[in-house]
Amino acid sequence: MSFQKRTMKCGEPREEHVNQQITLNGWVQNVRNLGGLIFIDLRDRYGLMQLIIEPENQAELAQRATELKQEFVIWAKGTIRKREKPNQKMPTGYVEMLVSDYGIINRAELPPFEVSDDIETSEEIKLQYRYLDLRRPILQQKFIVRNQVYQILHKYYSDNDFLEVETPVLMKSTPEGARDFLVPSRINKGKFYALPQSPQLYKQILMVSGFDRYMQIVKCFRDEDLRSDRQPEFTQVDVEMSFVEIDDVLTMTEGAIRKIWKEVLGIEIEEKFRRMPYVEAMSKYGSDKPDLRYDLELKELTDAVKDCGFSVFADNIKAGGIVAALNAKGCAEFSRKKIDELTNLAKKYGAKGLAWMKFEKGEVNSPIAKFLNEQDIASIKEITKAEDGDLVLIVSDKWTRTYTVLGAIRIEIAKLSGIYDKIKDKFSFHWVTEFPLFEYDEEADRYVAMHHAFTSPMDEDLHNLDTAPDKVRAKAYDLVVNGAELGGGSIRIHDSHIQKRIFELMNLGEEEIEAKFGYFTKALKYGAPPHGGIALGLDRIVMTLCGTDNIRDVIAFPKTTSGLSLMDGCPSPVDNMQLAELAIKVIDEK
RNA sequence: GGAAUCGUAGCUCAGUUUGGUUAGAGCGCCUGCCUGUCACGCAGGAGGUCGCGAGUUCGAGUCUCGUCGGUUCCGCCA
Repeated sequence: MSFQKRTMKCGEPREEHVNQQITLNGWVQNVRNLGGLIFIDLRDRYGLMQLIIEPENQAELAQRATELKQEFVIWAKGTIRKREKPNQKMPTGYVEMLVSDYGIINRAELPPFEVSDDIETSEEIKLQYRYLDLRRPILQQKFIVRNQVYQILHKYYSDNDFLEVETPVLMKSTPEGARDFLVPSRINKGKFYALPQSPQLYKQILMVSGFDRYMQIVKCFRDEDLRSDRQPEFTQVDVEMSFVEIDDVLTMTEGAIRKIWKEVLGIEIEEKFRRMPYVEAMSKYGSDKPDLRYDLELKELTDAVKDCGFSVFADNIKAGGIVAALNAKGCAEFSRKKIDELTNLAKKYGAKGLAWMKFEKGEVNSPIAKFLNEQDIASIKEITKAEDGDLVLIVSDKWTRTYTVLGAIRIEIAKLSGIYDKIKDKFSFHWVTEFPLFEYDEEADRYVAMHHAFTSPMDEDLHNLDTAPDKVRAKAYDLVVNGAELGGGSIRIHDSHIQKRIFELMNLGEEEIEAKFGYFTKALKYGAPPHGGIALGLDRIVMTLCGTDNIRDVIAFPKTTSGLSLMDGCPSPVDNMQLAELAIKVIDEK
């Protein structure tokens, strides 16, 4: 054997091991050669251990130690001894290992960046050398958490009679919703598989098959643009249950989340999460995934200003729009520049502008004050509960846009006013429910499913299906924590007639339905039980547990925002032979 | 599809506003010294395709256009 195997991990030695002979394997973090004394920090997944060589007694070892460099892989044998001056920053800092022998197992090139937690190396370099980046304890910790989450979920669902069943990765393309990644078929030239955006239809069919309770931790794929919290391949905790109503799915999910938070962070979460209808979430917080760690509620001003002299408000209301406001407490001191930045934010979200009113020293300072009479201003002040020192921000637009813009402003105000710093360590879980079943797609001039086309309408809204589809609410629910969507699900349609009706409302023709979803509606005709489920974003759960906003931190080998993997260079061209076998024509762009 | 921002030594960045001699700093690296360091210290040294390509100019790291790449956001993400 070319090396001596470890008898202990680098993170393990403590005072109780003093005088023990041990062998360690690991990576050289750092060498401090003081001439008459050499310190080596050795690192593995479990921690960092200080080794010491005393040249006075170990001339040969000291001689060889000069060749030790960062990230060399070594074995080292020696005796644990107590340190007179402990390093209290390290768990192993009360002891050190006096080296009696060691050997280099493998050398390493000089790394492009130091393998340490507090580096500020660019994302580009770190992703090129992802294997070095992943050696950093701060990143390894996140994968330890991720592994904990896998174990907890598997045990929890298994204990509750769920079966993990693998669904295909090569499946039929369903062009509703996100873009599919396509995989050409060699055997069936000109035809394509798609990678699953989610195993939605398979898990519903498993319910038809009587599997009753299904879960799977599964990779999903969406060929859409990336964000700091969005990757083209991501992991979902996919769950489906038969003979259930909304409560059953929510309760089961609450149990899973509580268990994770308890076991990973030691935090007790309330048994029942607050539930909030979509309309309330939007009109109070301007988001379908509101951050409820702080209040800052929005207020509607439509009635108060519908007859006012400011034509921007009045005309918009006449055209069916609304006016709403956010009272930024204590923000009257904001400079013109700061307010301009807020206006730009509002415009980014599609607003035409942002009206503002500063309440200071009993007076109102506002560019729109001259269009309003005293009664208007008094009403606005009363509804927004504005006091001296407050800044009221007002948006006037269509319902959804008004609230979406104010929702973005609300978050910005929370950041600017220091609210965010106070709530960093808090978790606020809740459900958003009663989503609209459809939303109108102006571009396509038709209704599209807001959640997905297999979501059941609420029973009490069924009568509206034919007359006012946009008023129909769905048996759908999203799990939200701290302003981020952790997952969502619904009770599904188990009646093939209702399913067909929904497809019709979405303006899908008979033939189109048959071609796209025929196999599925057919399955529903053979005894489908009532069923429903949920899909949780596993990456987002781990992100929340680890307190990171970046999904790349919790995925071992992530893509950049342009969808590239900088380490292995994919996607990459393939040679013409491969393309020919797939009957794909080479396009010569020259 | 769109916007913002960044790209200069192995790494992090200054220099670009207002074009002008030999492009700097910190860390790292190399050599030497050093017996209690733990961001070791001290002395010396090496190290550059200023992302890439055109253009303007007597002259471009600096100005213009294009292009590649990183990051963030809008659209998109049932």
